[in-house]
Amino acid sequence: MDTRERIMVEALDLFAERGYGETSLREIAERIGITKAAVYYHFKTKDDILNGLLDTMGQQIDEIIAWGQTQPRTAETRQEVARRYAARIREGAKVMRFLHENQTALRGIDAGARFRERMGRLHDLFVGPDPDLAERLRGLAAIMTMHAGWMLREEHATSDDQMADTILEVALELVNGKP
Amino acid sequence: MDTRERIMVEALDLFAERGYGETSLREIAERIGITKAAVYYHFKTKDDILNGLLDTMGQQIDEIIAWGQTQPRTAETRQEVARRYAARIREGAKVMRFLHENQTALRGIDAGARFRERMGRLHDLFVGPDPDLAERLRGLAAIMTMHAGWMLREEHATSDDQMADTILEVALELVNGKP
DNA sequence: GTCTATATAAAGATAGAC
DNA sequence: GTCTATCTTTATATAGAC
Repeated sequence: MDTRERIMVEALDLFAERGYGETSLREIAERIGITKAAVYYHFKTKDDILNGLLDTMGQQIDEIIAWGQTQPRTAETRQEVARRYAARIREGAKVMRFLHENQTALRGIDAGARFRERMGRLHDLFVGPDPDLAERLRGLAAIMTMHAGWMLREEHATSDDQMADTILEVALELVNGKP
Repeated sequence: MDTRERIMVEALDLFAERGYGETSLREIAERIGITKAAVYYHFKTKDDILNGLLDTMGQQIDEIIAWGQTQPRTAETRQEVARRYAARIREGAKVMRFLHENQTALRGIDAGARFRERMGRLHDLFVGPDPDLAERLRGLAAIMTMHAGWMLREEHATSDDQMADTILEVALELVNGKP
């Protein structure tokens, strides 16, 4: 793993653990055993680290959204989007939880703002055409469940597969609308 | 409104808008038209402002939880806890959304940690005895819906009453368990 | 590619005048 | 109760040596 990558890994760890604004470049550098100046060689600014962090995940989510937008707005499409999104998130659970739990701090940052837009488009895919308020709320609940559901992992003794399945199960109930 | 109160109001505004770590005492003071030193007369530290902010809401939530814990663990109790919690939250929507969207930043702070515990106990009230994972996830989704649901307020043209009713409706569906 | 050294700005916090 | 003034620490960021 090269230095650039190590910076991103440790940065995500610290951002997720203590918050974006609460984490300094000095701390990131210290964890890796390099100096602040070395960090600045790899990233132009602190925000730039965040950009790098969200880039890959953002592109993958965009692909899912783009696919969903070409499909008919049926329950089957919503379910398939949810399945794809849940699978994508699982690989980047730490990033998503960080995003979910740091929304305010990221609001003023480019990468954060772009993510908010993404979530808006994803939300649209999770409701039918001309949705009422309850339907929108269920779509929002589905997204939040997929983002934050993994935080129950610690207190519930089960396998990661079981965890992923159940999160998807609950999310699907929600995108399927009122019972 | 006395100065102490004005500090709390503006602080909450800034914390909710830009994040806790991203907001400085200087900014808070400037908004009110006093100096940083004046803020320190009213609050011992920055964390102390947050404590003051969460105190009232925290006590009210504790009362709801305490009541819920004396009741039998039935669906009716869960529903009544949800109703009381939703009503309480509505008055302090800004605080709750701030808490929801700044979890990471607040993790390292006393008042934040206490709130996490509170949410844990509330979560327990939102599931039946011996809940499976799906039930726990629905309970979590119910809490998140009540906390973050109001963020759809801007994009959905309706009354606050309608908003509150629908949020509660979706939350109740979730605490009522599998259809 | 990483370092030392430094610039510059801002943070949280305190002492003491008014 | 609010101020000026100041301390101390830390922050982001850059210049230039190795």
